[in-house]
Amino acid sequence: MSDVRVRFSPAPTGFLHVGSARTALFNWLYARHTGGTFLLRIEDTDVTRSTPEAVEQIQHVLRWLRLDWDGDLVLQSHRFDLYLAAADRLLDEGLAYECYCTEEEVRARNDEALRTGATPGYDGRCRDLTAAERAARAAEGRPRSVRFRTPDEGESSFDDLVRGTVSVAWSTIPDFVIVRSNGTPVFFLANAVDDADMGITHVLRGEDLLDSTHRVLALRQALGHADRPVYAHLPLILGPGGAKLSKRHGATSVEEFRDAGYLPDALVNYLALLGWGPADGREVLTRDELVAEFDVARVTPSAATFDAQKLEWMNGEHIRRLGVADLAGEVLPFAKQRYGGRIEIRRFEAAVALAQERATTLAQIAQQCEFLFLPDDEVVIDDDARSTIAGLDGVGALIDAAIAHLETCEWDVEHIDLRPVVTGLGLKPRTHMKVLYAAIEGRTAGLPLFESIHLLGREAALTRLRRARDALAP
RNA sequence: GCCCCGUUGGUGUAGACGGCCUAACACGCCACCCUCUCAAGGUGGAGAUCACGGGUUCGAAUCCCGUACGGGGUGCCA
Repeated sequence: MSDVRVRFSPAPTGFLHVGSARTALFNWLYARHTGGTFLLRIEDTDVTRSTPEAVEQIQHVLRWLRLDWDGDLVLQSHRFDLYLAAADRLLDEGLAYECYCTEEEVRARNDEALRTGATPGYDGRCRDLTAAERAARAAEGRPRSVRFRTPDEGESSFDDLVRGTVSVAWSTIPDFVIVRSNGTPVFFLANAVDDADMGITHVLRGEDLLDSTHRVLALRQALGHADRPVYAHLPLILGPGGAKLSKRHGATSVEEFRDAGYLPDALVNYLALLGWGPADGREVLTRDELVAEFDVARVTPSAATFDAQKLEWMNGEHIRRLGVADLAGEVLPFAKQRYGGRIEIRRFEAAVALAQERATTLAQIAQQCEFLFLPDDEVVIDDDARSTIAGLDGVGALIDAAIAHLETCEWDVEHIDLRPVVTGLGLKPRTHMKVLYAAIEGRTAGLPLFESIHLLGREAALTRLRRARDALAP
């Protein structure tokens, strides 16, 4: 047990992006590696964007990824009093001030500054209002927000575990709002208060928050906390081409990967490799191995491109490492979705075992096994198969010979072997076996044929061959 | 515009002390082998003047400066 305390603190405003998942993962890995504590805090200070569905969603996804958090979920929306009290203290001490500018006014002046080439940001109009001036504005019915007074000179700096010392001149950071005019606290305030209150020792988060760290740290200090957590800003995950990873690149939310048939361990493994890697260069790692190897000091500072192909490969690796029974259990929901009622579990597991060595996703396994659970008259030979078969000779004779063979052979895989039948007709298995695949499985490629026929049973196999005979070589 | 961060092959990483880097591993790609299909697996190959330009040094992917490019921020979003 160590005193490391980290937290994952997403805003519940939509689906959990893989980038957020990676942040959650690194925090979890760090906590588990050090024997520390991993907390989950929902940053729902923006009441207009946060939804309870998203809060649920986040927890579901984290559970599915098996990133278990310690203690109760912390909802910032339940802790507004704490933040508002902190804002009042800052106000009392003159470290923050009441601002009576409306959002529109601020934006208009900001746009103007941008246009004339002046420094944008809040211009400090309400910075030094007297009590009388404030009262007058309040009497006018103007909205009141609270701004934090940032230093006018000097610089802010902190040591980042992945980027070293990061500094910036205070003159580039204008006074910022910590309490909105609707009375709700803003991220910076809530974040500073909670990290202190929850005893957070290390903050691992996305690089997009790098600049905000100066503000959070200044607030924290103003609130009377002399110590600071250690920060580590994780590189961003980009889409192909270096653009932001978005829907146009395919899946971006964890749920989408789950539904596409990815294993949580594979996704976790892949995500861990984005911005980090174990010292020995191994890539396919179990959860325990990741925990054992993880080290924030080895996190890369540069952004990583999300590579869907590598994830797919990784998923295949994890599929192959699973026991057949476990794998079948994972595939079952996908199979049920397609052909739920007809599944025979013994045959299903046998089929999964055949698919295991060639699959990359669970959905793909379910699809490859489907032909075994289809009524014989619903097996459709796809167009692709038809066109390749159309270019072959001796199709009719081949199917006839296969039928003749299967009518009488002993019913085990060794005797079901149809290679002698194909070669006996002077045909090549390499090309003509596809005909038989199509007849049995509906396509030219799929689970190994002889095992498949064995699992299917003699009658069904013969029926399918006869139907194919009519369909392909009338 | 301003501020911050980044930059090793198509992609992810390795490359602590500068010399063992004529740059390694993995994904992807190509070829071959294996093979009842498709895969998986095996072997081999192509692909990087380590963004560029200056320094420092006997020696730099590794240190310093500049430039370019990319990303992030600049919000009463987080």
